[in-house]
Amino acid sequence: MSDYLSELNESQCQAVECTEGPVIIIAGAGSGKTRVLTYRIAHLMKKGVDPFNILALTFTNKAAREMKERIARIVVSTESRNLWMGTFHSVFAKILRIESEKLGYPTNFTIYDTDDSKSLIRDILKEQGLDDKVYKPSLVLSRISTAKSSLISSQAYNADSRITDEDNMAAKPKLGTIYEIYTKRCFKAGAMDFDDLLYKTNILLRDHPDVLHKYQHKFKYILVDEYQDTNFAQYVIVKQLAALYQNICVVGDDAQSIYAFRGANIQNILNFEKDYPDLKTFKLEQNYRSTRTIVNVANAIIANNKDQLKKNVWTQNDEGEKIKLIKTLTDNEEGNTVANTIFEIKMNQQAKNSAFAILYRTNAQSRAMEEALRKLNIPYRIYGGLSFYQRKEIKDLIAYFRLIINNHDEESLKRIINYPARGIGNTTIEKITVIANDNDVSLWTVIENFNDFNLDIHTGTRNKINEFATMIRSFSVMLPTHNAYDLGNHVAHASGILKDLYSDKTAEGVSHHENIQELLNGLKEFSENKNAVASLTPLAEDTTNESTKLKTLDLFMQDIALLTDADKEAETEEDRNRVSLMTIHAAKGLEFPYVFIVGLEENLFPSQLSLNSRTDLEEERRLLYVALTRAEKKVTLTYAATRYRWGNLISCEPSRFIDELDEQYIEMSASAVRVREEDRVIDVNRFHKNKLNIPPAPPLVRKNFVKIGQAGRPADYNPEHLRDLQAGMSVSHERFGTGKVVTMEGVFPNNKATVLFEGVGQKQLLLKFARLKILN
DNA sequence: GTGTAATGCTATTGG
DNA sequence: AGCATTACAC
Repeated sequence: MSDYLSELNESQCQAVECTEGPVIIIAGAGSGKTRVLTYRIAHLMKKGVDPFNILALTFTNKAAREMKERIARIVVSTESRNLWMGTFHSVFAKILRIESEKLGYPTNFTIYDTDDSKSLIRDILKEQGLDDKVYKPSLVLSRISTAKSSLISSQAYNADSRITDEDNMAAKPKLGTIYEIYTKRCFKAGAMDFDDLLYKTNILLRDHPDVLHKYQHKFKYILVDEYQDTNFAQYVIVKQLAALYQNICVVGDDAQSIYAFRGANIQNILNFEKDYPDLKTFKLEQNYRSTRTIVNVANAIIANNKDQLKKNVWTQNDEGEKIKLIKTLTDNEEGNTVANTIFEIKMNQQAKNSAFAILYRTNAQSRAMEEALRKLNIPYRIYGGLSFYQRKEIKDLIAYFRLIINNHDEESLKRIINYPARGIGNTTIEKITVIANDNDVSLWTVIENFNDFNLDIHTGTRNKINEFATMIRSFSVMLPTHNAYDLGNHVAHASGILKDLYSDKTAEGVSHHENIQELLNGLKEFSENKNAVASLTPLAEDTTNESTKLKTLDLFMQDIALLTDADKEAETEEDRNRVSLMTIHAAKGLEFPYVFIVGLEENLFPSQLSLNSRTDLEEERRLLYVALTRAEKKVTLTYAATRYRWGNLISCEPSRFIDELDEQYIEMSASAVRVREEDRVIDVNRFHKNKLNIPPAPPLVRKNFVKIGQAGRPADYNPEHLRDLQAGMSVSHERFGTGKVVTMEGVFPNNKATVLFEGVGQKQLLLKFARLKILN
């Protein structure tokens, strides 16, 4: 075991060693919070605590996996794999599978994703004759989601006049009814949605004292990361489980709370002190990640928020470079500027692609960035957006898998009963649905027992349905005896999906086919136990050797149901060495040497929907704080004057957050300075537009800002004076100081110099970019 | 019941 | 601009 305590500062050390009783760690950005959590768990294990008795809840499954690996290295043992570690959703999904029959659910319950939930809501609206423009499925779902996150059942919802009055006022009186039907339909289908995983866990612990007791005893030590982003349902689960031993440690930073929109509640941090009066509080305030410039700017931004805990984040790190602010004319130019700047930094600093992240407010902004990066051949990876498992063809095959595992899964049944086309049309499905609803059973029950129901369906159609049901049943029978790949491969062929996709020779068709192949490859890896998808939480009862157990399809599905893009590990070094593109939300907990925050415009960042309330606006500001504090070395901020939205060009105002930046830390590009002034001129023009025709004022350059070359425009920099640069000559570089040219490669002006800098070492520099000066 | 053309909606943020 | 649902012809 390594001497891990020596790697911690004093407050980190205290937080690690104080293992007994309730503890809250307020951890500023970049203060080594993950390190503290990791070492704390390792410390517990070193003291002899059985990993089976430790529950650690993280924000992503990837974070859990990485933490497990680090712990394994510290304690030098494979014991760490017995830790219960993962997201709230994945850990409690596992517990719900163990305890499902207590809730009347099958062990193999399906987890409905957001699309399933919305589709079910659409069906309910149709059946109830409600207008889906009034009751927008996404709005209905978010209403249900909020209720569940607050532990409000559909009965309680309908019984609470404050809630129903609110719905009536909004002219949506049927929301409670929809919630009730939705709940019943999910139950009948043996399905839980994302919120149910937390909600039902609460019901389980509330109504079954024996179960509560069991897990209270089991989890003697509980740790929760990113506590500021937990909602009420999560708060109650943690409180219940920790009630016996009270060895509860939560880590959070109110300044980084960015999930209020999905029910996260900063109050959970404040409530914590009330729940545990003998609470010990530790503050981690020293930032090890970022330059002093970045820390100062971030602090200044967050200081504009009224709601916050007192905290003083500081750093001993170097001042570092100024933060660059660049204005561009269009969103495409913004993309080009960012890509060019990355190219430039890569060359000058010998930085890897993986050192860069481009962060944006909305997924839609990724397109311009992608196109620009592709033009310069810079490899990138997009996180979020449409993930692999959300693609149509993948969802189709997955729907077969889900239906095989749980025949009552209504959404899967409806998705594939007529795909590939087998002559079972909408009218037939509607008839079956009506009968199923009237008899309060699942669609599958009706299909299996035609003769018991009074169905007006022709024999021809009946035969087709019977054929389908027989096929699904034959797959289900294979489930326990075949591994995931064998069954999955069989299903892909026997269902006709592969044949259907193979007949489509268009580019998209080929790609669909390839995606199916990729899924099957994933199944193969899983079946051969190459830890393709590592199980994050062990089953307490499960002492069998993992490798001897048959890797069946239902186990595969359990593992992938809650995986997100962020959880996927790049397999090769080439895959890892890419520029990261993601929303700021997705960047939580990550760090990069160079961070680009793009689209700093009013109505985009801050989002238009946040402008009505101070709390919403403050969340946007925290979002910017999170974005800034991801960076280690340098932040570049960009905004565009115009941007395409829904195919239309719209003009954009600079974000109000730009005005909150402290000018002493900011370096504006010349174009940014100019356009900043121009904005005001344009505003005047716009104001008079209908009366006068004032010609636009000439561009202005403010004297007190350093004028620098337009970013990412190599053409603007003329390296002519370096034409005769040769090996042996002395040069100076802005950052590396003075050095001697070792070798020269290539033909001017596309040539490269290898320079040995004093005290820095050897660097390869492109003359086009490096801005070298020749010394005598 | 099936396939294609036209329409219309969307884009906060995510497990 | 791009996707999804709907409308309409077969």
